[in-house]
Amino acid sequence: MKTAENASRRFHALADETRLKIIDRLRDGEECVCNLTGPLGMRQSLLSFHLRTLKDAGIIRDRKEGRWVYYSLNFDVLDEMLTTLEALKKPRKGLRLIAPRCE
Amino acid sequence: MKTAENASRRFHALADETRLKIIDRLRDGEECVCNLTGPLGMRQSLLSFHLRTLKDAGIIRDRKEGRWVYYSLNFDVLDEMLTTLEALKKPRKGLRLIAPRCE
DNA sequence: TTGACTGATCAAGATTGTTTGATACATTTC
DNA sequence: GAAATGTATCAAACAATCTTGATCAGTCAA
Repeated sequence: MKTAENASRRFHALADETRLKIIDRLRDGEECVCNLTGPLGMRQSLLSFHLRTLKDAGIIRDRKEGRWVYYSLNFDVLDEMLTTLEALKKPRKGLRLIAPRCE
Repeated sequence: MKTAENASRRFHALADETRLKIIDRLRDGEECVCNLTGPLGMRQSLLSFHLRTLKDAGIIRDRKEGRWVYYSLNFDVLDEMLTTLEALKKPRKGLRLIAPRCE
């Protein structure tokens, strides 16, 4: 199941407080790495590691400008995750009212 | 941030292919553990471990009946996760059109 | 060209998560 | 009661992920 692999990688990217805080910072728009280390109070190499994790999952994009790098949310992927999550709630075939019994 | 801790634990529960497959099996309604080991092709103790992970995150509930245990999705928590995911897309304050410059 | 600065990468260690097999516990059946 | 069954838990092995500090590559300005 290729889909499950993709989905689990995306959810894994959100399964970390540090990365959720990074995303929270990006909600207002794109942000330079240099403007993230301070507010998030973390070392540059650690921030870089988490940004890469989010980028590999497709949740954020990067844009290089001179010696700075700006990161921003990828709304398309966030929307796809919403769709995935919605799908988990819907029955696969017909709705089954009674669970199969063990004997 | 208590919310971030909670959210990351929930996303972590979905950050695993095996657990996504378990959830997929529960989409049609509650299911007995004994009806999961076979289709998922996994050892009982491993299944039990993953069910616990999902239950600790609040994503599934269990119901004991005799010597069987039935698991089912907790739609309330899935809805809360949808809300969390939606929130990540919305700006925190006012929309900022231009990213802060580094100098 | 040199020096300063931004950000990525790497290796090593620390932490956390997953898998396995064995065992324990509760419930049912005989 | 004893045996059988369904499920949870435990310890140990293994695997993946996170954190740290050091170093490297690219860019800019003097």
